[in-house]
Amino acid sequence: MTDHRVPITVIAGPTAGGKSARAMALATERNGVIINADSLQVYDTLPILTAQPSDDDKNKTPHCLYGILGARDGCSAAQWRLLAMREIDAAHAAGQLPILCGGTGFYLKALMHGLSPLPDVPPAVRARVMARQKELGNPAFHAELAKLDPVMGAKLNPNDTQRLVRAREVLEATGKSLAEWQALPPEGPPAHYKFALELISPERDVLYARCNARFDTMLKSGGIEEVEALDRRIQAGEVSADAPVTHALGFRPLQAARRGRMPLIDAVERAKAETRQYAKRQVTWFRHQLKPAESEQVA
RNA sequence: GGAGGGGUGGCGGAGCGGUCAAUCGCACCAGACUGUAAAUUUGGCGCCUUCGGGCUACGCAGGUUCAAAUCCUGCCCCCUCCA
Repeated sequence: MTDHRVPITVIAGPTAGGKSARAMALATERNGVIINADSLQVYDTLPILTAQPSDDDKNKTPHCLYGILGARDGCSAAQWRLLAMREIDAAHAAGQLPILCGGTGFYLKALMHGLSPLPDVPPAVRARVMARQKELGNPAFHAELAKLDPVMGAKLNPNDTQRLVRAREVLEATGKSLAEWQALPPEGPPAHYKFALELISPERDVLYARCNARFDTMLKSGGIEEVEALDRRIQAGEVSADAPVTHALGFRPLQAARRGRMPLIDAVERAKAETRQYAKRQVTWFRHQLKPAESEQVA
């Protein structure tokens, strides 16, 4: 009997752990197409800092969902999920193996486990809620939410700005508690998808050494110029100072150095530390949120 | 050679007789995670512990004191200035 399911390989793990190389090798070997599962590599703005595949890599192997958004854009787990499913289907239709590669665990989980269906929150509502948060400051903003939405209020940490804003904006936009929405069964992936998770996770000291070394390489290959270019756009008012791309590891410290607020040496140290800390957070995420056992793990 | 300043936990840096295992920052460890996620956020962080506590600690060695990281003496090292 034939298996009509769509096999999808998922290569996940901490940053600088060697996912891309593994994906390239696998794609070559199995006629695959690499689909980006990284929340920052979707932007076209900081390809070096964000460790996107080189042109050479892209010529050798089909890659998609890399650099598809601009600096002023934003993305979300739900949006990415849709894009990824489209690419998975396209690859499969073309007789190629879809290889998801990236370290954004949340995106992968959204795809593999699904998200509760939720209407989009209008940007104006979010803007209003964020302004309110800024106005009140944290303990107070949480207290206000707790009054309006006791369930979410009890659930969230009073300092967790981002989640507090999210809970509040959903409440404002839909009139219902985020908790109610999240109680709805998640929209999972199509039943015929068959994920094989491959977790790449080097020993901690090796991983950290790679994070550090990789950042040095980024600087040598134009990372600073890239930061300057984006910062100029920010200073020109063309891109918002807190646009999602600016979350790229190392951008903030390098930007501070460029603006003369920090010696470059310190900025580099800071950037490396951010990278290590992020890698560690990813390890924790994958360890607890995306356990290989839940999927069909491949060594 | 002379005059000052200083040596504190992995690092930076407070403390200047008890309430100090020692504020704080960094690094590090562990955790949370349903639409901004490379984000946001929580806890831990000398050693041991039956969680009551015990032990070793503030350059080294002595001393004063009921009590010292904090005072005194000697020694070692570092920095600045004068020669």
